[in-house]
Amino acid sequence: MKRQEASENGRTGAVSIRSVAERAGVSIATVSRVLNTPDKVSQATAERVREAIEDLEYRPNLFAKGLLTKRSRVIGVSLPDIHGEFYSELMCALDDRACALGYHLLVSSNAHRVERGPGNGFALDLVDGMIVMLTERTGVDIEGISKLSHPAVVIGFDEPGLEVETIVVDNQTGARKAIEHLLSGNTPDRCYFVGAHRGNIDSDERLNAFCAALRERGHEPRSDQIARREFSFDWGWEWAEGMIDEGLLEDVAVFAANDEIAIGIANAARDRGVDIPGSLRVVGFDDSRLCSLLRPKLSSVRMPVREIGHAAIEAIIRRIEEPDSAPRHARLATTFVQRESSGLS
Amino acid sequence: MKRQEASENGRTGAVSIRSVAERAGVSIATVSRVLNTPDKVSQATAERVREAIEDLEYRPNLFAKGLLTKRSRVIGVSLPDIHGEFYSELMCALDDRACALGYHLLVSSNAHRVERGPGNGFALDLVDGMIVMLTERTGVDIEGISKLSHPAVVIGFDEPGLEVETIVVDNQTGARKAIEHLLSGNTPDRCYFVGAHRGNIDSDERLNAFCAALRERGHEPRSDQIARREFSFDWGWEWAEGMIDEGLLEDVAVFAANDEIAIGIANAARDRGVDIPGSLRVVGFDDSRLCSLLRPKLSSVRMPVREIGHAAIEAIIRRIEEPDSAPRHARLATTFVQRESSGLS
DNA sequence: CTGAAAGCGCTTACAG
DNA sequence: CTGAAAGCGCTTACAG
Repeated sequence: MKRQEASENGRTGAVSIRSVAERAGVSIATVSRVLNTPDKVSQATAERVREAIEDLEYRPNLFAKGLLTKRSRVIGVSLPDIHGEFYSELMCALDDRACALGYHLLVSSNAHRVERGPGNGFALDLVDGMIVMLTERTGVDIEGISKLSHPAVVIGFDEPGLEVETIVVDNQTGARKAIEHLLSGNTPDRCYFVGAHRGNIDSDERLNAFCAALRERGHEPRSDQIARREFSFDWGWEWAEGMIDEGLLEDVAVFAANDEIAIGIANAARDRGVDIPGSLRVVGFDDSRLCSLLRPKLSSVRMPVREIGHAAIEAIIRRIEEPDSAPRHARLATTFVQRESSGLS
Repeated sequence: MKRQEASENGRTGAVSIRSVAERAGVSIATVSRVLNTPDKVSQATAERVREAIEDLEYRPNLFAKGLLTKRSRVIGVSLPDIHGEFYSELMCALDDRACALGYHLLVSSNAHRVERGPGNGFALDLVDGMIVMLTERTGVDIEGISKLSHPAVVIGFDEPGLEVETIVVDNQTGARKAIEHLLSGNTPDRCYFVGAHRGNIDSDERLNAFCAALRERGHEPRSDQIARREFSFDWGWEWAEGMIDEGLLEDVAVFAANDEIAIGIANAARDRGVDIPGSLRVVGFDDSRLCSLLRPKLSSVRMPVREIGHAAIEAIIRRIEEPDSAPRHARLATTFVQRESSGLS
C-alpha cells in the first residue's frame, strides 16, 4: 500500500521530497524546512508533513543533499593496517565516538596515497574529513594531506609548524619507566631492544628511550643489543631462537617494541626451557588484551588506544564544523604496566 | 598557479567540470564523456581534456555524480561487533577485496537496526549495498533487510526461501570432527560444552553437533555438561574455576564454542595446576591467531574468515551490478585443526 | 510562516 | 564526434 502510493510519484518509483510535499499539500521548500529548520515552520504544517513523511517512508536523497550542503556526515579513516589488537581497538573507539556524534566511518587500509587523477573514483571525496594514521617516517606526504580538499587529522606523526591537527603518543614516558624497571634488575650491558625496522616512528622513539636510559647509566649500547625488523610474533621468535642458539639468552632483560614481538620472544624462550622472568625478563608495548592472556602475564606499556580514537573523532569533527579554528596538537601519555614477565614485583 | 586558475571559475573556488570544459575549449558534456565513455570522444579532444583535468587537478563531485548514477562505489558493512581477532580478520578480508574491486567500505557496528525516520541522517543511504552480519537468532529483521532500498548480503544467517543473498558457515562438519577427536580419548559423560548464550546462532549449532555426537555414542548429555553464557575469556575462566573448585576438572574433555572461552579455561586450569592435555583436553573454535600463540597451542576449528569476507564482497557487488540475478546461498566449510591442547597426537 | 525559483555539479538522451 | 538542454533531488535566499 504505502509502497504503492510512494511510487505514484517520480519516475524512479522512489519517494522524493516532491511526493511528500504533494501528500502534505505544501511546497517542497516547506518539507525541507520541517527536516532541517523545524522552528521556521508552523506546528500544524510540520505535523502534516511529518505524517506524510512517515506514511511514505520518505528518506532524503543524501546525494542531492550533499551536493548542496557539501556534507555527508562520513569520516574517512585511513590506517596503515587493519589487523591486530591495536587497530581493532582503535576502530572500535573511532566507531563508538563517531556513532555517538552522528557520523559514519569510511575505512580503508589501502588508501593512504593521495591518489592523483580523477578516474580513480576515490569515494574519499564523499567524506567530510579524513583521519590518517601514519607509522612511517618516510613517504609521509603530510603536504598532500594538508592540501586535501577536506580537513584532516593525523595520528602518529607530529612536527613543529604542521598545518594539520595531530594526535601523537608520548612513547618516551612509558618506555622510560619500563626500561628503568628492567635496569633495576639487570645491568645495562645485559639489556636488549627488539623492535621494528628503522623508520617506523614508534619503534624508533622507543629505541631512543632505551638508548638514553642505558647511556645515563654510563653504558653505550652495543649494536648487538639492538635488533630491528618488524612488529611481528615471528620476528620476536626468530630473534630469541638466535640468541638461545648462541647461549646468550640468560640473565637478560628485553624491551620489545610491541607485544607481538614480546610474545614471540617469550614463547621461544618457554619452548626452549628459558625461565621467565627468572632468566629472561621481557616487557612489551601496547598493553593489548594478549598481555593478560599469556602465561606468564606480559608486562607492557599501555597505549591509550581508546583515547586516541576518541580524540581523533572529536578533532576531525571540530575541524569540519569550525574549519577556521587553529589546528591543535595533542600528545597522549603512555604508562608502564608491570606483570609477571618482568618479575621483581 | 594551478589553484589560481582553478578558482577563476565557479563561486566556491572548487574546480568543477565547467572550468575543465572552458580550459579545454569544449562543452561539459564532452568532459563528462572523456571520463565515463572515452571511446565516444576523439583522440585529440580527449587529450586536451585530460590535460585540462590534470592542470586543474579536477576531481568530479561525487555527490552530483551519485545523484545521477545512484552509485557511490561504497559498500556498507554492519557487524555485531568490531572487536576481536575474528572481526579484525573479517574486516581485513572485506577491505582487501573491496579495494581490489574499486569499492570502499562504510563500516559500523552500531547500525544493525534498520532505523526508522528520516531525520537520523543515516549515511547508509549513500551506499550501493549492504553486508550485514548476524549472530543472533532473535531480533533479526531479515524482512527489513530485504526491503532495504539497496541490495544486501547477509552473513551468518540462512533460512529456506530467503530473498536475500546469504553466506553461512557449516559449523556442523568442523565441530563434529573436533568432538569425535575428543571422544576418542574421553567417554561421552566426561565431555563438556562451554558456549555463548542460547540464541547465538553459532554457539547453538556447535552445541547441536556436540549433543548429536554424544547421543550417537548412546549418552544423553546431562544438563551439567552444557554451560552457556558468552563468547569471552572471562566466562571460560569462571567456568573452569567453578569446575576446579568442585573437583570436577579432572580427566575431562571440553569443547569450547570459541577460542576465547577455550583460552579462559586453559588459563584457569594452568594457574590451578591442572595439566593440559593430560588431565584436561580443550578444543576451541575459530582458529584465530591466538591458538598458536598460547602454550600449549590450542586445538581449534578453523573458520574460513577470509573466504567469508571475499565471498561477501563479491556477492554484494554482483547484486549491485546485476540486481535481477537470483540471490545465492553459500555455505563454507569449517575444519578441525589439532594442536597440543587436546593431546592424543 | 510559506512558496516560486534558482542552482548545486554532474549525466544522458537528443539533435546535428 | 560534439553541444545545448533537461533533469537528478535537494536547499536556500528572496519575496510575500
